[in-house]
Amino acid sequence: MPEPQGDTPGGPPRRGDRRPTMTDVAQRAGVSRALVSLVFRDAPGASTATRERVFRVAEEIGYRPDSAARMLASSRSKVLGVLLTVRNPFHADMVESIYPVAEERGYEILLSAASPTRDERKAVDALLGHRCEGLLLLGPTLPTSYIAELGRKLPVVSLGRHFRGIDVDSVHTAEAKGVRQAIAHLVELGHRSIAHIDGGRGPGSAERRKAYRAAMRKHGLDDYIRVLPGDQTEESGSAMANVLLAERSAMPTAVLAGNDRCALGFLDVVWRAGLSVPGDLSVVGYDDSHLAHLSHIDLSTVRQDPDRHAELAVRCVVDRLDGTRDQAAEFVLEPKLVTRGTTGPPGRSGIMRFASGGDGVET
Amino acid sequence: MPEPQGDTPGGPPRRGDRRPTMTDVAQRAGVSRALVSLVFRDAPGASTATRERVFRVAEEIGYRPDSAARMLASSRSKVLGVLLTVRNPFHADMVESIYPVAEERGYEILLSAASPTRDERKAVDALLGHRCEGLLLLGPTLPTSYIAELGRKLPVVSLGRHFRGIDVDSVHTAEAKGVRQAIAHLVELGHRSIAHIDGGRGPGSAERRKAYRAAMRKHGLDDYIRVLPGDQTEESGSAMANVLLAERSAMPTAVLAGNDRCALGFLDVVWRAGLSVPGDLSVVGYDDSHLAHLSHIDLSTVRQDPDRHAELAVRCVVDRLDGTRDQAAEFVLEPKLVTRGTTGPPGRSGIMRFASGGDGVET
DNA sequence: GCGCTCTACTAGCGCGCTCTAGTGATGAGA
DNA sequence: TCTCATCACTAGAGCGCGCTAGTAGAGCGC
Repeated sequence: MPEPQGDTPGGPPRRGDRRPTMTDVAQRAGVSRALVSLVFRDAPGASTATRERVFRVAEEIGYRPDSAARMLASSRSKVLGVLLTVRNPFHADMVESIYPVAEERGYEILLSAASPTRDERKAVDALLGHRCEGLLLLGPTLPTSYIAELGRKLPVVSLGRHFRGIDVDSVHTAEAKGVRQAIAHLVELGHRSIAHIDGGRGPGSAERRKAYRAAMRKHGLDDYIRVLPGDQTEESGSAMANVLLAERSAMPTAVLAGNDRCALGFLDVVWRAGLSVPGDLSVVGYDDSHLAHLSHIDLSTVRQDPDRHAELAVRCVVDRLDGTRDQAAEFVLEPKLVTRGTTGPPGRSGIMRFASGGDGVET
Repeated sequence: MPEPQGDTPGGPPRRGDRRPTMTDVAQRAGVSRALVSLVFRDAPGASTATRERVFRVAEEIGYRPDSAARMLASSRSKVLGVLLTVRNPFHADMVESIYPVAEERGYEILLSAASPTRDERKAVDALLGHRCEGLLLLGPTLPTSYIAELGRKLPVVSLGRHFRGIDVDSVHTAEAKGVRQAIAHLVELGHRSIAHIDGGRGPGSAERRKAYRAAMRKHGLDDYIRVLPGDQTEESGSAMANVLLAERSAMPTAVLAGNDRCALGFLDVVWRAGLSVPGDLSVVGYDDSHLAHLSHIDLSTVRQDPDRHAELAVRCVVDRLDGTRDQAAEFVLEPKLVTRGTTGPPGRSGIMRFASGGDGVET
């Protein structure tokens, strides 16, 4: 029984044995290959006794279905590709939520990371090469035309960014609502000069920027509208903080950052410059990624529910694959402002304190 | 369905055209399938003219080699699997470094994430199912026996954790050296009471713990040795900070955290309790993940070079696959202490200040 | 005996590709 | 003329599996 025949004719036991196949299981269990296939697909047509025997034998010889062969043989690969930015903590949260949902629906997940040295196209190419049936794009920054082209090939859902006029689903939060809540909160606390650090080409940025302007106008704060360029990274947050600090006189009392990462970078510089938050400056993020929860950061932010995003996104793609739906869907989730420790009433000493402290160096 | 060659043989829901195959390219280019295969594998035996024509046609019809079929047909899948913890910023750094190195060697990367709801075994299973030829395990917490078993099936390299006595390669830093540097730095600054927050079962933790004890003894600080339980998450950092704060009288003046994440959680609580860092308490992390660079954190930490880790790990696996080496290798990298803003001379007022400030609430 | 259904199983094609073993065609060397 | 080599290319056998179409046998009614 420890001698499966035919492996290495006349040779010694070989290092790194050939991976067992369905045929091996079938032979050893004394059934046909097709029967083993049935059992592993959990399809009807095998007796309970046989089923158990097959599983037992498979376990014994360490058989594991080969998903490459599976995909090849079946038209359905049952694989969904996920494009993410590996450093983005909100993406991390979503990936964690996606796995269980996909599994429940009977799909596997393939991850492909975009990074500064590996652009999103390349990452998507890898996914396509692996026969993904559908794609979940986490905050894609790809051009609309490219996304549209993808959408023609297979079901695609974009998380966090909506594409108008193309046949691609999207799941995102009502950016405008989140921004309105944040601005209303700040105004209520007494802020008037509220700046916004833009998210650049990042997902939702355009909507947030627009909503920021609208909300400010609604509160009669037209004169205080100020959009600072950024790109949803810590670096852009700290850069904009430096810009503001250099101005001294015109500093706003509150800042709505493009996302949590940006808010973190911003806070960094502000803290080190000796300003207190929220005493001198209130800061609001966007995402409620797990970083925002960290108590030494304790960031007020706009919550986007990753579980719900994942749930809907997977459902989007699966519905398309099942043919349940054949036109683009847009799911808009309700955002929710989470007020934590980085927002408070404006201190009247903000600029004063800063002016006396210089760049944090005593004179 | 009576349409064997048909467009839609009742298979998967199709959007647009059937995915083009090698046969389509061959027909359109007026050559054999085999020739197209040659061209795409960059194998010799095709004229430059034909080669160009094939590529042009492929481009035209949007052909993309199917890696499932490729893997199946070739014994070499040219795919390396990477196990990571999606929230770990140091893992993110390494993934970014792994992609280009693997590509250079002609390998694709498949990512599989472990998370609280998806354990490492499951993540590894997915990778194996996808025919990975080798595995890069980022800070695995799997039991040695399991890793050993994996190592018998395929080349495996463990990053950040070394397994003794089994046929598995590893790449990690000289933990002891990093710890010694950190302790020496703190001692030099004048600290005596230096505590260590343990990394639990995390990679390198045992070595760091041991090295911490040794280093303390070396400096004659036996009486100040103190290891606090932890697990390399922000949460454990903040929990231990609370433990220390509750003690008041016996608080150490410096803390060496199990990793950067732990240090961050720790700082959080300490800052919010009104202590100043490094005035009242110095903190050193471990990893030098990109979080440590953030200027508002500005964490003194022990640098582990992710690029170098990636380079060596990929080389490990590739060498094994090429048969260049057939016994376990261990690469030990030199760590380097990076002193930033969280370490400084011990303030003699640490406990006093805390005692007067209570829990951060004025009385 | 017939036809029918149901369960439990098997035969064998083909998914898209790689790769070995070829086939001509051309040219050099004897 | 006949090798022998080299080049550019092709035929066709699988890789491990899914899946359709089938079979064998039992049961059941007439």
